[in-house]
Amino acid sequence: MKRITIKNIAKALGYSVGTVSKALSNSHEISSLTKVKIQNFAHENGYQSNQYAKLLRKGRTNIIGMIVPSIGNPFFSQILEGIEREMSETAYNLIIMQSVDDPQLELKHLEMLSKKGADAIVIAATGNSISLKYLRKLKNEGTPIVLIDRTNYDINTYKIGIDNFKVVYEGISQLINRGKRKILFISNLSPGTSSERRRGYIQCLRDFDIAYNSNYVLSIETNRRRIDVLDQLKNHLTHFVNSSTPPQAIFTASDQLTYLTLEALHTIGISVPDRLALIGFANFQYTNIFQPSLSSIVQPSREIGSQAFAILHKILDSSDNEIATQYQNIELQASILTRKSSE
Amino acid sequence: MKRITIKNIAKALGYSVGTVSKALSNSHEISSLTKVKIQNFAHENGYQSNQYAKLLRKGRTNIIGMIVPSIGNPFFSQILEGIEREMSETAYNLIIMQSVDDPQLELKHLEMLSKKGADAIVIAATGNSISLKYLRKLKNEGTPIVLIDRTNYDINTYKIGIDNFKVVYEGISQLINRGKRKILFISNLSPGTSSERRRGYIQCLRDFDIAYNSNYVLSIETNRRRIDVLDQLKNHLTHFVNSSTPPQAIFTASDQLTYLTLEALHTIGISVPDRLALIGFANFQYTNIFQPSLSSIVQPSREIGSQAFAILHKILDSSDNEIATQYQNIELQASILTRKSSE
DNA sequence: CTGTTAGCGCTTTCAC
DNA sequence: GTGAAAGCGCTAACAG
Repeated sequence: MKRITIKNIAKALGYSVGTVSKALSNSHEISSLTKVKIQNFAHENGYQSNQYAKLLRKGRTNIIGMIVPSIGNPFFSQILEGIEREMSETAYNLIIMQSVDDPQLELKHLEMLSKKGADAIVIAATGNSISLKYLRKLKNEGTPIVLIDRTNYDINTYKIGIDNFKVVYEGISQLINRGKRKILFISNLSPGTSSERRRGYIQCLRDFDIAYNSNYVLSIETNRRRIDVLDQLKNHLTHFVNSSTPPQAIFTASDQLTYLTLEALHTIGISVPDRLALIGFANFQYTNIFQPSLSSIVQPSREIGSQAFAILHKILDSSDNEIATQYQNIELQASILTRKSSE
Repeated sequence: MKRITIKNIAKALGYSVGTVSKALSNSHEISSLTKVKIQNFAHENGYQSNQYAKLLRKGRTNIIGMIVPSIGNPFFSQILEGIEREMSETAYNLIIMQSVDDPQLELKHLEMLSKKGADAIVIAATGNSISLKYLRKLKNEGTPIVLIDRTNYDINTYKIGIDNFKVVYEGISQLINRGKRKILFISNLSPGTSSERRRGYIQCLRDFDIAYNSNYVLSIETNRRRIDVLDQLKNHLTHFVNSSTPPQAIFTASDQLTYLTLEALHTIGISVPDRLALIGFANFQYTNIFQPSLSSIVQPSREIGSQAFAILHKILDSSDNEIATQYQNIELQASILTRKSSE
């Protein structure tokens, strides 16, 4: 399957490789007649430039590395969709890796990306300090870093997420307006988003003059087998509903927790929203066919992806590496789909 | 961020590049003392070999191209998960593209993959004849091709899917055993899986002595906006339930159709399973919290991914390209989760 | 055991 | 306008 090369073309047409190279990149130094001849020949013979020779020469790889906790999570797969759509017909290559929220694995992936010479990195980071340190190192060596989703980390770089405080505040106020005052807030341990979301919860309670009860803030270790997470939730929830002051509503601060909480409630026989209302983050496209139809906080996941690529595209394409980099912290708007589960 | 190269090491240690190269690849030609010195130095200074120089030299790219209809579809994102898990710490790079089931786009992606010099291709193909022709061409040029999910195409290559006939047959017989005799079969137009699934449906009816009624076989054009597909379904279903002989059950032959059919039924107010039972393909992990809990045909999606990579890994690693290639057609087993929607 | 050298395909000075 | 040649980082003959 011998590929045709610049050398072949040069020989076939009696030019030098230099001339062919320039003609193919439409250099102004080459006469239009020659350019036409060479370009036509290249086209007719299906010439494909060897990206790697090109990149080797330029000292680049055009690889964008991406690390997310789980590709199977609809939220992240949608972000991926957003990136792919923008990127597929460009010269960039995306390498995807899953950390499974495991700091060790995350670090290994980062090292691998560095080894592969990734020109940029997009990451929904675990927040592990060693990984963050590694990210800072890569950044200082000149690799642009984009934090997505979990942006609340101490690293000065590009960040794309949502206004977590605001959307949680809105979600909670909706519940309060529907008469719920005892609201359970369930989040995972990821420091990247949880604190802002919790802040939204607490501030909203305060603004409505509702006493804050720290027992109503649950942090779940989600980095383990599904069945174990489910068990944790079932235990906690059973305890809560049997307590003297059972909560009237639940707010779940991640996709996975929303689905699992609903599953746990089903399993232990708590009907939603009759006994307990529920609203939570959920990016699966069909939450309206859940039992009950789920009040969902939907993030602009595809846009997070496309914006991440847009930023990198711009940086990597600007030959001017010395540009005084302005790191942006983009906060997109999430939206609330109000449905039966929070009635 | 100047990377350290073999040349640097050679100079620093007073060896030649050749020696360093061999030492790093643990060649037996090099004395162990030298190897230790060089390897230690490389390690301490964080030497990372330049993959692209290596690959350029070897005439390879180590790129595996993958084309799926949609990354956001849980079924495909899980396949992706399966591949990623096996691949992330290898020297291979995965490039993912979405065809959106659009033959034109699929062809463009294939051309792009060829241009990028992909060493192998994994595809859930639309079945478009021009794309298939292109795939055959790539195959004949030596690029291994693995068809996943949609395997029923006329191209002699590696195929990984499930036993569609069998699992549909089982699903339908379950419905029949529960007293449903009028069963609507809804599939999309993809020729890659629909025909086998339809065959399972028809054969099962025949074995149970139920007359086959072609009106009960619906093919839906799913390659369009969600709302339009939903409308199609609503129209068809409204028509069916108001007919003189309304169906008693529905079998949906793809994830997307399952979710949308359930949504359509909700919208037009048909309760499931009371008025109409439903069972269908669905790989979302939480179909038990659907309304009603959904009887689902679950495919071993992650395994499809990992097996695809395993095959390619083996082929691409065998330097012996002249090996008499035995194309396998792997049929994994799908399973049926029987729940409320088909009671 | 170690060094030298050619060359993978391409771009980019620098000559002419 | 075009050609010659160097070199990106690496491997693999081949020499010694």
